[in-house]
Amino acid sequence: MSNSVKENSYLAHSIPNERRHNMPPTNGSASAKEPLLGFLPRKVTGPQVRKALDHDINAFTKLPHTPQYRKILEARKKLPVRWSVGDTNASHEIIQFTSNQIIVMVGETGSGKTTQIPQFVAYTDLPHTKGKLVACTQPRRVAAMSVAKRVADEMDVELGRQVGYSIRFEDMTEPGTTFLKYMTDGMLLREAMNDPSLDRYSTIILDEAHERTLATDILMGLLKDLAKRRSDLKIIIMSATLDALKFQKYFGLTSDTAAPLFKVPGRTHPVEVFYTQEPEPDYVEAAIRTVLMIHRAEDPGDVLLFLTGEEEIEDACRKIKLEADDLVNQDPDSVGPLICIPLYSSLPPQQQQRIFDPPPSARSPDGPPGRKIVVSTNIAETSLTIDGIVYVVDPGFSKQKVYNPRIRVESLLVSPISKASAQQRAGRAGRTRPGKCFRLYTEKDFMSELEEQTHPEILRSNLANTVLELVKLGIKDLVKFDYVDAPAPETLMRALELLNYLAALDDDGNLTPLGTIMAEFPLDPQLAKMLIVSPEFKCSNEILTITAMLSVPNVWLRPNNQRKEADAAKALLTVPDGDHLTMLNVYNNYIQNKYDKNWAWTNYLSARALAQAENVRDQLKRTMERFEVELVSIVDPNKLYLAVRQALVCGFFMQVAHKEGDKGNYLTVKDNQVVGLHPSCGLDAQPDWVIFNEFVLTTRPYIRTVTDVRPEWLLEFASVYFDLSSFPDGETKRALQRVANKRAGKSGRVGDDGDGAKKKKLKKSK
DNA sequence: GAGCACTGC
Repeated sequence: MSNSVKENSYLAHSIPNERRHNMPPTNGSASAKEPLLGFLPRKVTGPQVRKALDHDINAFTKLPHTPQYRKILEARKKLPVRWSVGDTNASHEIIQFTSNQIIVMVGETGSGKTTQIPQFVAYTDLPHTKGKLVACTQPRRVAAMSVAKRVADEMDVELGRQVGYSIRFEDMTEPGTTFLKYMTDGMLLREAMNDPSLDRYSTIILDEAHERTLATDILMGLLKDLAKRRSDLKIIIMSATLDALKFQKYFGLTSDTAAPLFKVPGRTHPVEVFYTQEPEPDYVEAAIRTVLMIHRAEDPGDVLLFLTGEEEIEDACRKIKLEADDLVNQDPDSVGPLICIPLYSSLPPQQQQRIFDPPPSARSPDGPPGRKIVVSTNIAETSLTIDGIVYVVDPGFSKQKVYNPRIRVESLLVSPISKASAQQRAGRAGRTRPGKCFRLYTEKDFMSELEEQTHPEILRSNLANTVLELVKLGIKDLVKFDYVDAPAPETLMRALELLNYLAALDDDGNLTPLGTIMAEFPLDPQLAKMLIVSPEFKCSNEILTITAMLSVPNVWLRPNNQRKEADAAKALLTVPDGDHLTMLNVYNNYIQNKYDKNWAWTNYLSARALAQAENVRDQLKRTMERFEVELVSIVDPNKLYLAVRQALVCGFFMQVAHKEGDKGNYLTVKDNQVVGLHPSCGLDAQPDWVIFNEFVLTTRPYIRTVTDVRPEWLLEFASVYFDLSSFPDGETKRALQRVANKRAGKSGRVGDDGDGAKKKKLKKSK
């Protein structure tokens, strides 16, 4: 982009001669006012774009450029991503870029690909001339928002007009005006469910594809197929270097031609990597020792230590502080002051902000400088960047979700990280200047023991939700769907089985009318089912609240030094019949006390989580209205609680446990797992039958968020699942058989409460 | 008598 000779040759190469005849006649005065004059969609050249960028008039708003624009433009010209893409001398590259339907693009951090490439595509696609949009997906909401803001500034337009973003709870776009849209991958997947050909888009860019979120993986499968049907649609997969070949092969036109690759150099500083000589038996202890070694012996610069969870992090912070104080006491001049800052997602935002505090200053003008130590979960690996980090300590572990389809349980396990993840961690040391990374494992283990990539989420998750989405997207054969990485068939079977029991899919795997509505709710299928049937129990207002509460993080706070007070506050809000009812009670009290800003805090509740629940409730309420799911409540509070517990059964009948013996043990129905009630459970007794929201595997297996239910409800509202003729033998079956016999003996009476006719109707839909 | 890696709709 530096000299005009190159630009001319570029132009000559990139526009075939026959195309020139199609160009509108050039007119001196018009071109002065029309920066895009002569631009032909997908035939636009780098020099043309550069001319438009340097033009006095904004190509899209037709307004004169602001001084701010010029300033930003100069900085952009220094980015590793050039408007020519790839090597500036290779003019063929730009033709490939615009003429290939699917391309893969790699660029390390700092290359500017996320901000620049979508703009380049907007200039070459000219979506605004065809009423189309260019979309660029991000795995996280904050990224979609902040990148859109940055790009709007770069293009000298107002955010939400030509450039916008779309995330859950916020659509910052203007139909008819917005032509460049950043959005979360989940949001694009939602759109695809109602418009499978994604006709609004001329180009779709999947950014951060290497993160392999569930939504990005499904989108890759959909887009690969869609490309065959929509020859006008262009697809760009943007990823980190390590994964590029996999995507190239996946998106290749035939099994042995790969999709073309475009590379953008990164702009980071070198990071020197050190390994231990021997494996470390206790990684937390080794990590603390390493942090203190850095503090004593290394040049100034902040430290980032990766650990696996809240407890480990808080504990390490305490120990680091203690040991650093010891060093100062022994010899005040040997080391500078140190602050240690914990970082994990459940910290309130205000405390998360502390990671941006400057390091403490030296105790005396010529004393050793201070140092900031950030001890973080994986949140600092992708979601948050901290400038000023020079040293990274990487013990090589993180908590990862694993799914066991046999017992249908998702759990978190501390596991070794992948090489890709280790590289990402190391890179965090080189953002501002050359850095060092201390890996607390041997080089041999790094080479031979660590997996190349972290397993994509699709291989580690319960896919009930995803399968419902895929069926709604019209995917007929889930096993044959072209996944980048195919999930275990058993995981798909489990998901299909659940959806069939919930009556979202019929026995042939087709979507039922109920399933069609369920798919519209941004919820797990169990929750969606329970919400949709709740009007039949006259308690949909309450089930809506409970569903919202189950969709947000834990609302209970329990500070280490105020556990008693927190437990006492919780006891006051607890409903003894079940934790679900307690959640309802908490939410209602929160709403009633909204005038009191301190209410949440004085009751040891998370104001943030409660506000989120309110937000989710609103969104779900709108979806209910759209599909005419009535909002109703029974007035009599006793009957209401009973109705709520019955409605819960309609969604969670596969998550039932039966008391076994008198030691407080429960057996999960059908799977026969021995579980205990989680200590946070608020039940005042140990009922014979409970439904639970979660199975957690920590010091032992627990069920969490538990409500007392009656066995006759199970037989009545989930008759197919509880069909005793096909039920596994055991104490659970015998207990249910006794209930069934008793019910048969009482023939003529339908249940002992509520409206029999209504229940019969429900029985049909399982 | 314990916890909540991180996202997303």
